[in-house]
Amino acid sequence: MAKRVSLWNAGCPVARALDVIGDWWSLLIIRDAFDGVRRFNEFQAGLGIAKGMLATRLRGLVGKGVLDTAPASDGSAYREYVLTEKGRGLFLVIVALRQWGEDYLYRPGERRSSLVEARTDVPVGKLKLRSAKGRPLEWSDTRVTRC
Amino acid sequence: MAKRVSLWNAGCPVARALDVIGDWWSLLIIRDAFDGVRRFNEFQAGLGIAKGMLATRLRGLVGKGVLDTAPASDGSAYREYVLTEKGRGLFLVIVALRQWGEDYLYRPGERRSSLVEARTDVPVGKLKLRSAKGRPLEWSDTRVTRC
DNA sequence: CAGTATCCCCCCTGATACTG
DNA sequence: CAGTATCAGGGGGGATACTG
Repeated sequence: MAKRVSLWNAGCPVARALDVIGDWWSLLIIRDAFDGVRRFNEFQAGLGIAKGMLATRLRGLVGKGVLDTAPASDGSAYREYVLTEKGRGLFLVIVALRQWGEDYLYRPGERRSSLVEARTDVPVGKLKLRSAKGRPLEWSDTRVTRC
Repeated sequence: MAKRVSLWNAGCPVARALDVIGDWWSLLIIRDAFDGVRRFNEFQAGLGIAKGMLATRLRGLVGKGVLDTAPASDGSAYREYVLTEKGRGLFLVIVALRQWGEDYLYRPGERRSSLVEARTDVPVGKLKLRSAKGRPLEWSDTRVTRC
C-alpha cells in the first residue's frame, strides 16, 4: 500500500512485494479471490471490512495489476474483480501462509479449512524449497546475495 | 499485530497467520532476522523504522513466539533477537514473497538481491506446489474445504 | 447490488530527548 | 549500544447515510 515510506526502490524483492501486498487487507482480499469471490458485497460480507476501505483496496489492487475488473458473469450491470496472472502468481504466498498457520497456530482438533486436491479431496503436500537441480534445501543451506 | 479486529478465531489458517505477522513491519523484521540480523540497532538502521515502533514490534514478535531473546554472542551486556523454530517456519513465506517479487516486480536488468545456495552460489529453484504423492499442482487443481 | 461521501477516532509512525 | 518516554501529525479504518 502507499505508505509514507515506500520500500519499492530497495533491491530486495521481499520488500518490493510487501510494498504491493503488505498491508493488512490486501492478502485477505486476494485469498478470497482465490476462493472464488468476485463481487464487491461478497468481499465485504466475508471480510467484515468497511465498504470505503474495501473500495480503496480494490482500486489499489487493480491499479497495481493484481486484480482486474470484468463484466459480471451473471449478466448483471456490475463488474467483478478477478485475479490477473500477476495476482494468480501470489498463490504460493497464500499457500505458504496457510501451511505455516496450520503448523504453528492451531492446536490438534481445532477446526480449520484446508487446501485439498479438487479431484480427490486429498490434502496437498507441503511446500519445499529445492535447489535448481531438485535437491531439498533448508534455510541454512542458503544465503541472500548483496545486491 | 493486535488490530482492532482480530481474525484469530477464523477457521482459516491464512487469516490466523496474518493476524500474527500480517502487519507492515513484522515480515521485514523477520526477513532481516533470516539474513542474520540480531541486534536492535542493526534492525533499526537497516529498516529505517522508528525506535519506538521497533521496540514494540520486537516485543510483540517475542510474545507471539516468533522471536526469542538470547544473551549477546559477543559478550556485550545486551540481548539479541533470534528466530524460534516457529519463526524459522516462516522461511517459505519469505521465499514465496521473494519469488513473486522477482517474477512480477522487476524489469530485466534491475539490480536486486537473490537467494542462492550457500555452497555454490547457484540460485535456488522455484517453489512448486505438489500433491501428497509429489505430482505438480496448479491453483486450478485445488480447492479450500469449508471448515 | 455496488459503490461514494462524511465524520471521527485512534493508532501508527516519525522526531526528539533522555537513561543505563 | 539498547532501549524508554513523550509529543505531534496524518492516515488507516469503522460507522452511517446516501445514490444509481
